[in-house]
Amino acid sequence: MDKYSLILENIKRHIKLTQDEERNFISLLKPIAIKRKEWLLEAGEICKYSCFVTNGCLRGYTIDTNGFEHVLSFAPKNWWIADMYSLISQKPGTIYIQALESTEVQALSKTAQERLYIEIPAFERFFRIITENSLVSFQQRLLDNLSLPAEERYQNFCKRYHGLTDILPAKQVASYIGVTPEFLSKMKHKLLYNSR
Amino acid sequence: MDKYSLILENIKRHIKLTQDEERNFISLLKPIAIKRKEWLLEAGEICKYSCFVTNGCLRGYTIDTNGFEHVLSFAPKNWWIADMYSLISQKPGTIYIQALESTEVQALSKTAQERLYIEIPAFERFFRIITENSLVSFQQRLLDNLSLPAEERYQNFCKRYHGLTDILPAKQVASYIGVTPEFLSKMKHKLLYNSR
DNA sequence: TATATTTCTTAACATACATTAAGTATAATA
DNA sequence: TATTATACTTAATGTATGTTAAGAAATATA
Repeated sequence: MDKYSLILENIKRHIKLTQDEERNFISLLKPIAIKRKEWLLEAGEICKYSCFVTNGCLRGYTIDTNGFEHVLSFAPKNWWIADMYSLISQKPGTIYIQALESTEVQALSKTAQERLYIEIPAFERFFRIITENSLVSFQQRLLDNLSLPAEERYQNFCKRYHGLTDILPAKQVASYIGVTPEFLSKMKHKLLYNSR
Repeated sequence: MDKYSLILENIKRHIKLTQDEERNFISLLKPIAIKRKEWLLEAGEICKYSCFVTNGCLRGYTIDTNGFEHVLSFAPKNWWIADMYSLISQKPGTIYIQALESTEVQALSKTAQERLYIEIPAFERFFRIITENSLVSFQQRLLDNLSLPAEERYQNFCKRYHGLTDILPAKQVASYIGVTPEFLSKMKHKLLYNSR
């Protein structure tokens, strides 16, 4: 049962579960492996799972009408990810979820999640809390985009996602903070050059 | 009990309550009136309430280091508003919540809200659902800011907040979509001029 | 109603960031 | 290891949007 310790610890940060509840929960999970550059979900599909990353790293992104990608979120180990719009509405979504490296998730289907809310009400609390936290960080990110120049958004990203910056291709970071790879490159040069 | 019908209807869109539960819930509410241009909450304070607007309109905004305001959200009648970061963490927040016109809210204190989660677990579900919906719209707004030119963001705003555009000062709309009032003015002129 | 504030508009000028293009480095895969 | 694809950098040029300033319109307050 060691392979479930990461997800159980993640959940126990907010709620307590009995052994029975743990077993019940675990029985609902479905492991999915995604190879580097393959997709867990594509735009146009209906999102059927809340996914918890146990290994590797995913990125959620959209493609705009001009063919440009925009990164909505990264999901490294120990993070949850889904196309929330599609998951809630069960309509075709707009988000691609792709593996940046070979990745494993534990997938909780929408129907399983809803059963969980009824059988173990504490899960309602758990998902309320992680949704609240997610909301707060998206609000902050929006305000950063409205109020900060790209250079400060980059520095904030490096602080908040410390470690991730080393793993991610720079162009993904650029897309996340909302600049072109060329401009990010220029900023990095400037930051290096000016700091000595 | 008619003055509570708006908030009860709002809640019943997602959960069912018994008459006893309704009465229990209502007993926790505290009405607050805010005059035009006055604040329900200021940056630096700790947010103690989730507020439901029964009349009027509020705006939530930050002030950046250069003194510029950035609108995070509008809350007209029938909407909930809070400084989520501060409400969750109970640390000093960064959001000002100001009345755009004379406004009345029903305020649910954080302690009351937590009591509610325990006494009436359906409220856990209610706030999970409205938080999920809020998350989806902030994600979409962020992606719009990353991918759309200001003109399309303005048009989206007009569609999504139809009616609000007529009530709000243009400078507030400009701040919400992330442009200066001068530039919004130019866009409006262009849209008028080009559409005939 | 008159006066003072605030908001809106217009226009000239400034700038942060995008685009294009080409070369270089890095990493994936045979 | 060799080869190929992908990612990164640099630089010239372009553009969406910001800034400043001043007058006009709308709104609040005396």
